[in-house]
Amino acid sequence: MAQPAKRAETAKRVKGATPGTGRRAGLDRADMVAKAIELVEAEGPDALSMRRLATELNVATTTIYWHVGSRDELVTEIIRHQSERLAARPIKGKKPRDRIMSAATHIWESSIEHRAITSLAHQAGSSSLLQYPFEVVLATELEAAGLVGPEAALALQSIRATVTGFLVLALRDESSIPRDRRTTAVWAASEAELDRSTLDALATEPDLNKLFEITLQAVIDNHL
Amino acid sequence: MAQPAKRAETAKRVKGATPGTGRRAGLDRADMVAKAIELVEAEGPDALSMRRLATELNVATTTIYWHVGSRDELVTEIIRHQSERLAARPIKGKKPRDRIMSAATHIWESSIEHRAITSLAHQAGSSSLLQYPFEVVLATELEAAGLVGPEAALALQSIRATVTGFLVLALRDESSIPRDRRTTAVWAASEAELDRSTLDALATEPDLNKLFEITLQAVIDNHL
DNA sequence: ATCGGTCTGTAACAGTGTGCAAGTAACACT
DNA sequence: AGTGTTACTTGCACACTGTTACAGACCGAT
Repeated sequence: MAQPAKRAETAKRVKGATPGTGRRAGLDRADMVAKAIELVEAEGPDALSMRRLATELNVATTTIYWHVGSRDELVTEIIRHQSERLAARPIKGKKPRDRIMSAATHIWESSIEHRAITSLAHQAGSSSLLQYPFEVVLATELEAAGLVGPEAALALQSIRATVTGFLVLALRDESSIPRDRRTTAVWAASEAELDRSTLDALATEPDLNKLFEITLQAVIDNHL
Repeated sequence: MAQPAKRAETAKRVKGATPGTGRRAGLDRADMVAKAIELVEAEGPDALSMRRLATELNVATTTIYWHVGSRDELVTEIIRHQSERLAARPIKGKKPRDRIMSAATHIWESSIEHRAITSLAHQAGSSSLLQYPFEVVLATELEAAGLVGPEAALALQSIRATVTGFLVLALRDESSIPRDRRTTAVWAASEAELDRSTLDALATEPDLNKLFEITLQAVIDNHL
């Protein structure tokens, strides 16, 4: 037989202490996912390797495979788990315009808050899964603003792309990028024939939060 | 002594045929970069491994190291080389608004055209380097439109983020993402309380080109 | 003919995800 | 109490990654 894949839990066992004699690790698929999340949040997405996780769990690597199947499944599970955990934040504002903005900002803020897992999801190409619950809320607000069908979809996709862009810029690990290849550094070394003040401004780290707000508002207004 | 790092070219050699006796491969740093670009464009960024490139060049892996230093340097060189090669496309339009749009679209189109290298740059966190020449053009047009200093920088960064977002969505390799985790699939399986037509529209692959144009125009207008 | 810088190859280290076969412990049933 | 089945765990191995220490081979200059 292969793996359980579905949560087995055939036998009820206490997961805290080792159950029977001591051979069984007494660990659950859920335990692995939990530890994986812990690991990712503490040391970033790259720290998540099967061997590392196994060590952390005091278990052989293959045990993880038995429980979760593959690294890919593990990541998916992490994201699924995380997307459920995301606290449904209250939408602020009365006017549709403000409520949409609020819903969109939730994606941004939550993604930054759990930056490690967001990066992980992005790497795995599963950000859709992670952001889905937020997008449902967003879609609801869009419909409340009078947008339905293709119009609502267009607006949502437009917002999605914009948010994604800002997230990529905000979450990329600057510390892992050589100094001379960072955006500001590239502009600082620029010899382009532009106004001095423009060059200086471009060589300065932008305030992404402010920029996000300005840009997103324009994108949203474009659809209302 | 370590590596040359700087293009040595101490002795002038014909790089086509093996020069001396036959021991020397007669390969240049430039040859490695060229082959690497070829490889990346043909089989995607993940196909670029040092061993693979070495095989492709009929050379031992260490030879590559001697010439280019490290994988990271190789990637940087690829990007630098590519960013120079990028044909300076003519800006279309007479009105500043149109010319800015044209400049921004160049980034988009060129990135898609060389999607593999764009992805590579993105993975390595060096997209700044790659897009810099385009951004110079963009900045010039922004100044021509009357934006200078922080205002120009703000506009450029706003546009940069938007373009980045669309690029990420456009370039992520859908074929490597399991069907059930793709955006459209997630929405297709949705049970959210939304209008049927909205759900259907969200389950359909969006026309990113069109969406890009609409969104970017709004972002640009926001700064004029 | 020897010296030294320029290149190239062999072998190895440490790390990754993953598959296979074997083993042990716990349970169910006779 | 003994036996068989299932649930889990493990060690080993494979194929891959980037990178490096070391040992040479080649070549031009002295």
